[in-house]
Amino acid sequence: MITKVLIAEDHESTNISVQKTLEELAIINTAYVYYCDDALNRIAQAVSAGSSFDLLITDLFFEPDSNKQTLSGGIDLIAAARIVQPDLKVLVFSAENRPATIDQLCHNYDIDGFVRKARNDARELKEAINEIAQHRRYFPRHIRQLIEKKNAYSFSDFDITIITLLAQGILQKDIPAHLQYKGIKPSGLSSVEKRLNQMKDMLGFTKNEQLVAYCKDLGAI
Amino acid sequence: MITKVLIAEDHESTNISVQKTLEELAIINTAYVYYCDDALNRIAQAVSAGSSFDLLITDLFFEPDSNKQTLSGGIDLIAAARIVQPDLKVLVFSAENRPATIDQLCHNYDIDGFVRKARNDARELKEAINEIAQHRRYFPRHIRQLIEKKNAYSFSDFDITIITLLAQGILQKDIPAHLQYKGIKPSGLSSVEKRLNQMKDMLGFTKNEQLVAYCKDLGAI
DNA sequence: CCTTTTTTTATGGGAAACCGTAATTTACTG
DNA sequence: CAGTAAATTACGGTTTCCCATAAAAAAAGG
Repeated sequence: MITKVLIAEDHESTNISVQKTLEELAIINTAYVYYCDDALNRIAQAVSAGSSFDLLITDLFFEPDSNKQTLSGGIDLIAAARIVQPDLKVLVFSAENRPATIDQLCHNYDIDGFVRKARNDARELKEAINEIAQHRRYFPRHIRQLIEKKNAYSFSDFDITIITLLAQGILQKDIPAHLQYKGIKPSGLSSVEKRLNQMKDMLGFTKNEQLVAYCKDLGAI
Repeated sequence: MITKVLIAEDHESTNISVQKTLEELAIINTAYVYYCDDALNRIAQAVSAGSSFDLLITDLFFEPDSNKQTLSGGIDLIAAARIVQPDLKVLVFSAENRPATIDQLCHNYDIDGFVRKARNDARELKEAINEIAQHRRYFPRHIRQLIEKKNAYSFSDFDITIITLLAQGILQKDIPAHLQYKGIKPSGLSSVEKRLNQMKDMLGFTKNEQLVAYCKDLGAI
C-alpha cells in the first residue's frame, strides 16, 4: 500500500497536477519539492525519523537556476535515494522520449515505472501508482515500444566514442589520435572506417550525418 | 474582465493544473480541449452563439497522434482564431525557449502574454491572467531577456531544409537537385556551401556533423 | 535604360572521405 | 615455439567535400 509520497518536480504547474492526481487516489500524506537536493534531504530525514516514503515521483531534467545543486537531475537523485533507502519505489514522470535514457532507467536504476508527459499522462499516472502499490512495474505500451526500438541495433562504447567525436567536429582522419590519447584500441583509421561502415550497413545509411542524427534521436550521444 | 476561457493543451496533467489555476482565480466558465482543431471549433461556435471566449490559453507544440489535425500547432491555432475572433486575447503557455519563436509570437502574432513552463509557471500564469484582464500584456523578465538576446543564431527554412537533407544521407552535391524539385531558390551548390559555411562560422563549427547534432538538440530537425 | 550592387551560379585545385586490397600485428592452437 | 586464424593497420585510387575565385544573373538606384 502506498500512503506517503514525495514529488520532485521543478515545474510548479506539473507539481500541482501530480498533487491533485494523488488527492484523487486518496493519498493525502504527500510532500513536494522543486529541487533534487531538497528531495534527497526529505528522503533521508524521513528514514531517520522512521517514517520513510513509500514512493518517489520524480522528473528527470531540473532546470538550473541560482540555487546551486549537488544533484544534477533525476537520475542522480534516484541513485542517491537508493543508497539512503534501498526499498524506495521510484516512478519517473518526464517528457524524456529518448529510448536509451528510458532503457538505462529500467535496467541500471531499476525504476518501478515510467510515465511520459504527454496526452494521457494524468490517467497513466494513476494507473502507474495503482500498479506500483501492488508491487508491479508500470511501463505503458508506447514506452515498451521505444525500448524495443532501441534494441534494433545496439552501439558499443567504441561506436559511441567514434560518433561522438564526429559530432564534435573531429575530422575522421584525426580520430585515431584521439582514440590513442584515450587509450582505446583499436585506433587505426581503417578500423574506424570499418566500424562506421558496419554501422551504416546495419541501419541502411550512407552518410555519417545520418548516424549522428540517429544517435541523437536515441539519446545515445 | 475575463470570465470565459478556453484551454488548448495536449498534456492532460498540464491541462488539469491550468484549470486549477483558473479555479483559484474564480474563473469558472472554462473549456478545455486536447487538440488544436477542437480549439478552433469551440472558438467559432462560441462566436456564432454570441458567447465568445475572453481568453485563449494555448500550448505551442501538440504531439501528433492518430487523430489527424488540420492545424499543426499553437501558432496555426492563433492565426486561425484571430480570423474568426479578432478581439480574442491570447496567452501562450509553452516550454518553448527559443528566442526567435517567442519574438515571432510577440511581433507577428501580437499575443497578449507568454508564460514559459518552468519553475514558477503557476504563479506567473495567475499574474499573466490578471494583467491581461486589465488589458495589459504580460511577458516575464526572463522572457524579455530572451527576446533581447536575439544574438543567438536562428535557422531559416532554407537552413533547416539543407540540414534535414544532410541528416537524411543526401550527398551535398545532390542537394541542388532536391532543392529544385521542391521549387526552392536558390538551389546552386555554391549557395548551399555558402549557407553551410555561414552557419558553421556563426556557431564555431567546422563539420556538417556538428550542425546535425546541434539541430537535433534544438529540435529544429 | 544603364550602372552599380548584391546575389546566385560555375569552375578548378587541394583536402578529406570512401573503398578495396595488401601488409602487419595480435591471438589462438597444437 | 611454430603455424594458423583473426584482427588491425597501412596504402593507393576514386569520389566527394571544401574553398577561393570568377562569371552570370538578379535587384536596386538614379
